[in-house]
Amino acid sequence: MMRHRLNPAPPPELLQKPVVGVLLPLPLAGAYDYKLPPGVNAARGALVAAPLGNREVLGAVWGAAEGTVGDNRLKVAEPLEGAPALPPKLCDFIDWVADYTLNPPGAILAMALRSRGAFEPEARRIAYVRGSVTPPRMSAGRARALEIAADGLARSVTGLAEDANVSSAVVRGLIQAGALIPTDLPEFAPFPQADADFAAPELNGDQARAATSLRDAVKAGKFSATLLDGVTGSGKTEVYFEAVAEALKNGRQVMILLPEIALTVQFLERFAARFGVRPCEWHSDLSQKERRRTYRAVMKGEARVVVGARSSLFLPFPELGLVIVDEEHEQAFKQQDGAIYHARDMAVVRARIEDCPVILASATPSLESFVNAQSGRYTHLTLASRHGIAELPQVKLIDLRHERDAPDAEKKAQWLSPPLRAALEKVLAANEQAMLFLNRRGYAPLTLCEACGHKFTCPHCSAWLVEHKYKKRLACHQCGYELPMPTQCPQCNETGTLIPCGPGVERVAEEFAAFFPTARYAIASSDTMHGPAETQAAIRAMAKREIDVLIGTQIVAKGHHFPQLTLVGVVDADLGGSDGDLRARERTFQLLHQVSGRAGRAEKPGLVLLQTRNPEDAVMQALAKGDRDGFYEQERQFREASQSPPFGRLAALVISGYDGDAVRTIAKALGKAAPNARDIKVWGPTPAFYALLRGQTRERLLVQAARGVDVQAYLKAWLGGIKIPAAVRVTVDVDPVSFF
DNA sequence: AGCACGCCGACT
DNA sequence: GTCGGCGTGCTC
Repeated sequence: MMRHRLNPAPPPELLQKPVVGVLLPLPLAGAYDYKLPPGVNAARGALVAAPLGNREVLGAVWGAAEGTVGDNRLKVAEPLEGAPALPPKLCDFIDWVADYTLNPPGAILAMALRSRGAFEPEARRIAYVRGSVTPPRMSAGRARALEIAADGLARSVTGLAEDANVSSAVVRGLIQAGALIPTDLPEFAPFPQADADFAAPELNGDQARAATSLRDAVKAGKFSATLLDGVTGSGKTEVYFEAVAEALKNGRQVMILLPEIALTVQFLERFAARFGVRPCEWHSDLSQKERRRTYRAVMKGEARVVVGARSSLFLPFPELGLVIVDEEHEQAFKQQDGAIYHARDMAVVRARIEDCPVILASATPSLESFVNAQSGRYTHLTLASRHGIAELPQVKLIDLRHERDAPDAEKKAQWLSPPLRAALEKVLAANEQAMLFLNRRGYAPLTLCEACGHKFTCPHCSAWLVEHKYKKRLACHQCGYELPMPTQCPQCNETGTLIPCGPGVERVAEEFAAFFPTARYAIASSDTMHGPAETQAAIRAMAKREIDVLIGTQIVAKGHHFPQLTLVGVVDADLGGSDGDLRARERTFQLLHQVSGRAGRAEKPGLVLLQTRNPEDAVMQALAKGDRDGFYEQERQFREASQSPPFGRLAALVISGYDGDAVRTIAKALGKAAPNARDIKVWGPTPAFYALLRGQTRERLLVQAARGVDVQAYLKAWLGGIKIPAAVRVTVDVDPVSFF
């Protein structure tokens, strides 16, 4: 049939649909090709709605089309309204992280797009202001509403109705009459702006020098890395806040990464005291709405300073000018599930890609950062003295091999040695406060049957069940499995033969109470009887001097300031000693150093007592002598000699799955298939530390390579050649920090 | 990550 | 005879 051409043909450039690569936030191998609507073009980072199967997903234009899929099969991706886009440098960062961690780029993009709804066009909010028209008919309600509206502020219908105590019908009537006129409000009120000059502090010599150096780095406006190294209480935060102020003055955005536990109200208030307003926050328990508001504000450049946990790394800052990682040594920066990455290392990479400075702050730096600072790769700024008059506490070792109650003593202690008890007594007599630290939750880490030797273990994990006396349960700290405290041995059926082995905080508290029946104390642990609120209450009680002794785990190690605390007792300083983990010594040192820092923070000098069975150990000696740098130097030499990080590179493969035989078979096959390469050694497979975890069997392979080796290329070549059945998962951990 | 397709047990 | 369990595989 002949057809009349109703319209002239469009010009040829509008007929061609440009084809681009679109990255979808899914673990796909790479970008997919999509057509764009005729005449539309989109740059890298532009957000599009991409049809995929029978649904539509959010994606980002990533680059040129790959061209491997036939043109006839390509679908059309629609650019999002209002043309929001990810900053191109964020796209580069995503590619870099994907490449480094051997994750599909889409899996990394998913982390950058984690705010659902942040890209939909902004919901319009209409509000009403007083217009010049006076309604022909007046009523008491109308008059009240107009009186309220007379101040010129914009209000929503319900808002005005409430304020004037009238029904919304009255307000709608006034709108109808033209006495109230609509205006558009932004969906979210803008964030209040941090003021660089709000309350600049007075800094001492060290602090002022460090602040100047950091300000200069910000002014230079290019990549540099600085280790800000200062003892607890030396004012690190105040110093890096000066760099934040400089970035604000230069019109740049700032990202401050903190380990989740350090992201406290206290920190936010310190920020507010310096800058007049709280910073924007980004962490896992923001509500959907707060998340969306913050994400948008970051993307639009309205949020100038964002303080957040590791996921803030992937926020779309268009004008990032400074990155700060506080407590940079914290293991919590290592993301362990999903994509495995180290937020501190990736923060340095982000800064390099953004071409801006990065500051790593810590009182006990990671060995990696320490070495980088020593070698001159990082600028090393040291804050030596404690702020104000507080002195560093004195650290003494208690040799548990000798310091124990006499066999014929009337009352014997298992965990609190006589010298520690004497010190506690002194502190209590002086009406001061003490802290007892043991990094072990619960009552006893192991329950044993005296009659047959049966040990209670988790059915899903290769781990002991920990007794929790208050809850009257045995619990697995790996997977959460619990059972009521048994009275009978399931193996030999004897009753009254189960004995607790080893101490947890509850047991230390029990012994403390037996020796100090009148002392007021509380337990602070992440799993107290009544949840986290109880822990907070314990810490508050300590701060308010309602208790004399706080007995706690890791949770009390950092950040709290108790002016009357003059004694810290570490019940088992050897815990977590050298169990084959490369970083165990470093971690022990960092933790104990941090705990020690709790003592004597005001005008009273502090005393730290470490109970140990290895007083000659280098970690104990370094702590006792306050010779931090000596310890680091020794550790550096050890790592260098063994070609361990940062003098060599490591990568771990974890093979896991519910079918143990399949896991072991694949692990063996992988081990056999490891290509030979110069300067690369492959160890294993061996069962992982928790060979069974949440019901999954786990095997590990460890790749050890010399410093300059392209480990990623090696792993790609290796893993690319092996078919992995769906029931078995292989995860790659580049630069593993723990060996579990 | 969704969602469909597909092949084996207890029910209207 | 179906409804539905979740294993495997695909999505430009």
